[in-house]
Order: sequence, then structure tokens, then C-alpha cells
Amino acid sequence: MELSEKKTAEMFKALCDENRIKIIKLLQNGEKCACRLNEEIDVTQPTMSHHMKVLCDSGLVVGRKEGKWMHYSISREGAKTALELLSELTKVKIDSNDSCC
Amino acid sequence: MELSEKKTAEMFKALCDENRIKIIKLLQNGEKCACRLNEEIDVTQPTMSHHMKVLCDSGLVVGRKEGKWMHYSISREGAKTALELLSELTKVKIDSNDSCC
DNA sequence: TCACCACATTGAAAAATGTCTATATATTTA
DNA sequence: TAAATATATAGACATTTTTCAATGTGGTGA
Repeated sequence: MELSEKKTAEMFKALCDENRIKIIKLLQNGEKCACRLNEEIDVTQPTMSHHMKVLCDSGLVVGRKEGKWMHYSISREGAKTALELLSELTKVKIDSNDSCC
Repeated sequence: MELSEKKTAEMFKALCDENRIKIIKLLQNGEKCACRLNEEIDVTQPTMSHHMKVLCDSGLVVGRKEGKWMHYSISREGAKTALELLSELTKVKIDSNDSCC
């Protein structure tokens, strides 16, 4: 763990978009192919492809190619990493007082 | 819990920016006033003020006014909410096969 | 009251992101 | 091989976000 601030921000950027949240929620019910996702979310095919790239790059989602189809699913490992990252980030290490002002 | 996709995305938007990640990391060592944060991060004062607003709006950070100073700290409750949100979002409900293609 | 200080707000410019259309690539099937 | 299908990529455009300079607000102390 202990990613750079840039990498950390990148991880959470995957979760910054309303449509990507919808996609993840759909994937909670198991693996889905791109065409099915496209049916359920109102964006064009290239836009969906872009979102799937962002999600896969973040590690939260994994893609599996089967012939001409792409099947996507939530990565348990990616989800675990994200949770650990958020947990570490928001952990208060020392409850010291503000010695500044 | 069970926020809308829009609200969920908004929560994670607070974590999307490299400088805001740095700010949270600084706050891990305890409450800090705005002027101290400003010393440590290379942005102008209005930009810092903007980031603090985003962080406070998300609930992850709380501000406490004391005279003319603002003291910021990580909200344990906000952090808990964010963790629960991410945990629920990435939980795989059913491991069904893709019945699509 | 007046000057000063810490912080917030406003408005504008620059950068990043989401979206589309058009096109390319890869795989299957006739 | 050629057509059809699923997905990816490229390029353009609009929106959103980050940032700054300028200014406003509210508290402090001379």
C-alpha cells in the first residue's frame, strides 16, 4: 500500500462518475458483458468503453475477453486494495492538538 | 447508507484531487489550522479554502472556528461513512454467471 | 475607530474529464 | 474471402474542476 498522492487520487477517480457508480452496482450481481451494460446505461458504446477502461485501470474491475465479447466483473482484490487505501488514509494517527495558532 | 449514484460520486470526488489527498494525510497527525496547511501545500490561500470546502462538504473533514482561525480535522464519523459506502459498493452480491453473451 | 490579520467569495482563465461521431481492429460466420 | 458483429481508438466539443488575482467579511488589537 502507501501509494503516492497521485496514484491514490487516481484510484478514487474511478469512483467519481455517476455512470461508473451505476456500472459497479450492476456488476455487483455478477459478471456482465459490455453489450449488456450498454443496454442498461444510457451512453454510447464508445463512452461505455471509455468508462470500462477507467474502471479496469483503477484495478476495481477486471475484464475477460471471450471471442469478440468482453466480460467485466468487480475485482475482489481491487476492492480490498481500495478499502485498505481509504482505511489507511482516513486513520487518525495521533490525536495531538493543533500547535499552530 | 444506500445513497444515490450522484451522492456517492460526490463523496468520492472529495478524494479525487492530489492536493486534497495531501491535506488529509496532514490531518492524520491531528487538527491543523488553515494557515499551517497553507504552509505545507503549494497552492494559494483561496485555492486551499476551496479544497477545504469540498472536504468539509463531503463530511470527511470538519472545521472548527476559533476567533479568526479555522481548525480542520478528519471526521471519524465521515471516515466511517465513506468506508461503509465503499464497502457496500464493491461487495459482490451474487456470483452468478453472465447470462448475456 | 482604524489598521491588520485569517479566511471566504467572486469571477475568469486553464486544465481535466465526459461525451459524441467517425473510424479502426479483431473475431465470427456465410 | 467478405460481411457482420463487438469493442476500442481518435478527434472534436462541451462541461466540470482546479487554479489564481482581486475583493469581501469578520475578528483582533493598537
